[in-house]
Amino acid sequence: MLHCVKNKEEDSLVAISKFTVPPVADFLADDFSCVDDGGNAWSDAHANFLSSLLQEETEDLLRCSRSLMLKPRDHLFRAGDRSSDVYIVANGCIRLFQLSPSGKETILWFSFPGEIFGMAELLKGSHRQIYAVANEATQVYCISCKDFIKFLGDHPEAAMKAIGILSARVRAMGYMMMGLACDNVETRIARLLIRFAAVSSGNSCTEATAAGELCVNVRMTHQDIANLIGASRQTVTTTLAHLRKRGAVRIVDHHIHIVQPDHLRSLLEVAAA
Amino acid sequence: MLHCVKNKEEDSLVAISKFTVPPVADFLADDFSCVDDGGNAWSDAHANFLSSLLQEETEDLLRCSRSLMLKPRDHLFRAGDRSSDVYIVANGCIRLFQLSPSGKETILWFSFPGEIFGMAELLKGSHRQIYAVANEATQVYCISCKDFIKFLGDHPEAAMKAIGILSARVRAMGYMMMGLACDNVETRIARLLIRFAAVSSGNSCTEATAAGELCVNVRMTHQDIANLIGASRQTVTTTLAHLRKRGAVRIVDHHIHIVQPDHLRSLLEVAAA
DNA sequence: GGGGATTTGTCATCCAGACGACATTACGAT
DNA sequence: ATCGTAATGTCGTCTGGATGACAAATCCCC
Repeated sequence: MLHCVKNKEEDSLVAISKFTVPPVADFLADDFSCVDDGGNAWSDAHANFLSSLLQEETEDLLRCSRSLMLKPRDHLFRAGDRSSDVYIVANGCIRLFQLSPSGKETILWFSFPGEIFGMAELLKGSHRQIYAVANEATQVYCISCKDFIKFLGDHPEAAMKAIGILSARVRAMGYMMMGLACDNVETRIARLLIRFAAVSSGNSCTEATAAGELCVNVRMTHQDIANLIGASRQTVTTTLAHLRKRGAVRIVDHHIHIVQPDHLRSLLEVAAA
Repeated sequence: MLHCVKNKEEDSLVAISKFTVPPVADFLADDFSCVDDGGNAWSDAHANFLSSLLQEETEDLLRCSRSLMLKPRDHLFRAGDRSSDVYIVANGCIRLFQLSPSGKETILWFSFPGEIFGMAELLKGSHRQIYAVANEATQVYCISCKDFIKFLGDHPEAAMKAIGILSARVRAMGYMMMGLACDNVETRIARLLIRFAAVSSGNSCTEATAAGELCVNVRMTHQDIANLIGASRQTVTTTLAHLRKRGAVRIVDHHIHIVQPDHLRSLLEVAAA
């Protein structure tokens, strides 16, 4: 029951399996929306807001920002905080998550350099609903809610970009929900790795990446992965070991390399069928 | 391991269990963000975009809209469609969902009167990623993407509102993901009912609602509920029967009434602990 | 260059909930 | 009224994955 829509470039579907060198996120082209596991939305949602702005806009925005350095594990804000800033990641990585009443962490998003976050509480001026923690040494620009609203008012173009990013995020989260509801753990992990490979491979790692290999350049513990896909830590460990034994992935430094992207992709297509 | 952040009004936590009369969605006040199951975000995300506009804005917007009548089960668009409109529900209800490769439907959102949807594909002009189906006889206003962008440019206030709605939706979906990842089926159903009671009780049903009773004024089949919370139809049937036997809910006409809101809420607090 | 803390790896146990297979009821169109 | 279709209700059966409980390996900080 594969609804594949392909108006033009019929063969882009075939191309997918040949695509080995990573022009990032491009392997999920525009023309097949169902095989697309949300790759587009994913990339769009992780769009580099900062660098998408015009020179002048960037200056305007950063002029009213404060810079903040965070050490790994530092909290930027917690649920219940009154802080009303909007943040842009300068470099590093911020983990956004929610705690369930039972204390379980559900990771909602990783914000990478250039990404903007914290907009949700912007208008209502309500409390923070979620937690933001530096996943590694991270620098963020803080912009007061008030300034940011003014900025958007002054720069309609930027406001449209913000809308674009937010809607992409809505879409990406829709795909995540579908994954949570439909896929088994192995498939969810595969999806996750492919997505992160797409958005994080900008800064490729030092280790020479073998041909066709994708680098998931984010340092995540098994617990993080578990919290990201709604599984237990043990299951993640086991499943990852499986994939490793089958030669689909390997561990480099402290992150994962996808040795056989096609192997993972094949999991998505048939899904939990 | 209950991380409850409560700056002031320590006892508002206690108050929650006493609250029976329904000033809807207000029972989730501003001051306890952990007990708040996203009720605020939920309501904000279902905000009536149309009626939040000024008289003049509304006229501007509707002037460039076409009205469309849909019968129950009519498709407004499908994944893969090229349509590039933004929609506002005049009356009725639109079901937005995604199909997994194996054909399973995951409902992402119900759009109620006044709500705007279809913004995700707005800027990229890409294909629809999801399906939109009328859940009942429904009237929608269609606005071409181009006109809508122009409208937002001309009315920065409205653009800010759109940003607000989108970020609330991101937040609401974050809560949904947490639910999917952490709660058991009974809790997920409880959460769902409470949320829908909050947003749908505007148009209360004919049947005299007993004191303290909440009306979930949306006609959903068990299959719909299953698709909404990522469970099987049978489990939903069984669980709902449980809740009915315990007197927590009852069926009126073709929708659910929450007889004992507190009973359902108690499920959320301890969650799947 | 230890030593406490964090992360990984592996196992045996158990159960919530998926799935298939029905019977039953309600609904809506002709 | 009547038939076909869609929606409920109720069973067993079976399994993916949670959970708890460890041992081993690693990391990182003083």
